[in-house]
Amino acid sequence: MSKDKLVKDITSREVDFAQWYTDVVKEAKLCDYTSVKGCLIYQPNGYAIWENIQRDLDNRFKETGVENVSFPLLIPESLLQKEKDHVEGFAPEVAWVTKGGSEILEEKLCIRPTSETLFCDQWAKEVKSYRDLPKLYNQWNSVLRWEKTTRPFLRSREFLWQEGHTIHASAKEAEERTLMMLKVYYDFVTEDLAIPLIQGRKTDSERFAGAKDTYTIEAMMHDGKALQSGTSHFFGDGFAKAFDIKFLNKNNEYEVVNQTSWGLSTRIIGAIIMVHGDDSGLVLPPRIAPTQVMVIPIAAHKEGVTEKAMEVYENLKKLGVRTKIDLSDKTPGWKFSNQEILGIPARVEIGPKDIENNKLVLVRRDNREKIEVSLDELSRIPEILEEIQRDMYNKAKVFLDSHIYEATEMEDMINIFKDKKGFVKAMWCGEENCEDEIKYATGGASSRCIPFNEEKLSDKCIFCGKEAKHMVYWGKSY
RNA sequence: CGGGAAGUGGCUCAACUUGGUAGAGCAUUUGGUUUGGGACCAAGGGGUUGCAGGUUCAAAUCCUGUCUUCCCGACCA
Repeated sequence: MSKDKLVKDITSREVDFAQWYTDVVKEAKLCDYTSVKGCLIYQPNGYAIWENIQRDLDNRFKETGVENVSFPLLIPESLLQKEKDHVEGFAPEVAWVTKGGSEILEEKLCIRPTSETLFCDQWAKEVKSYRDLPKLYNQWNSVLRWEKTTRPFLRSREFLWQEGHTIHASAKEAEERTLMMLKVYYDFVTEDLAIPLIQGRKTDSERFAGAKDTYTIEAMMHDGKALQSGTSHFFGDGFAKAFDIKFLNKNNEYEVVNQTSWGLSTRIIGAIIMVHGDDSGLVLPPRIAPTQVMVIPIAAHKEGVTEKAMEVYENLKKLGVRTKIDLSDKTPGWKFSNQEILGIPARVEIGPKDIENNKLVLVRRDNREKIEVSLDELSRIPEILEEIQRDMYNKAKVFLDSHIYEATEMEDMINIFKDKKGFVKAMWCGEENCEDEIKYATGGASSRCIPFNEEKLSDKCIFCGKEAKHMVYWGKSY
């Protein structure tokens, strides 16, 4: 049997990428649908990934001084409406609570689509002096946005995320925090999720509702489409003025605060699937994988096999490897396939022949390489897991780099988006109209970001020919 | 929100055109044989056909509405 036909239930990526994605989500039992559109159940396999993301990211937040809080689910209408751009941005996708029991509420309550307004309302009460600043808050919660079309992880109505909110005494300090948190995301996603990124600032049309600047990390999925994987916003004092968040500075004068917010959602699980997955299923980076090694005894009924497999299992756990052992009475072939569908980074096969030679066979999920490991050298296995982590990043990085193109003529850009998959670097004048025209001409490519290190590909905007202001990464996106 | 497809045991589907007591494979349970890439034999359990109306002596099947899912667009993390 050829390798790519091992798992018959999963559609090949090349045949139908969207169907492949849905198949992997289902087969790996990450989440399931409910009777309410866009509201998902995170099954143990999926939630465990999210728990690991929370743990790693939360540690990184706390290293920068952030504190966790919990704010309410409901926002009074009057509060949501205080900042004009914000409410305009979110109003179309907000769900409302209008009744309590049988009583119609005096003021309807919105189910939070994001919590800037709640934090501002609280800070207006909480902050008096420059000594109260900065406030560095974060909460892990779920929010609700009434999306019209939904897909598991990528776009659901209710989704899990973290939303960080900070206020500062100066714009400079707030801007620094905005970029600091973007870097936290960048480091986390590249190091722990092995997903290479481009990063930069959003154009005005792609900016968060109410923000002055939005910064983003963007990943490239295996079909060449972009997935916005985390954002960090600088608000200036827009919200602070609307909510009257002011403090007395050292000179006993009133000033308004400057604000940031930043979020990363379960959508990132979609990125893990679409960056690393293959036709056999999920492939999880070892650092985030709930189970890193699956021990599979071969011919477990033969004398001493189960005992030896258990011994390996216990020893791996002692080495800090997140390990499971499959002692079910399924056939080995079934166990191999299952481990691959679930994306467990490596499996250990141990049977009578191995025990005779005092070794085991470790099979890497990412490239199926078989490695013989002496039972006296199990400490090699954590090292191999780190190698897998590195190799997964490098493989994805090669893919990303080799699917970024340059264009200085509109015709070239159109052809690239017609014939190839990936991103295009091109110069832009700064006008929103040109963004719209480019999107139309390319069949949907939008500006992903203006990178921090811009290259000068030419002097002219690729669409209108006027003076170019920025180099932009363009791509079709999720 | 537009365009397409689909909802029938846990899963994949059949029966629908032409109305007449819902069937298969997989999964599951029990017993046995197997075991280095999704094993085999035998027996058993499991379904008011997404929901609500309507037509009819009779509806999975026809009609209307509605909800949900999938794919493709527009909008959004």
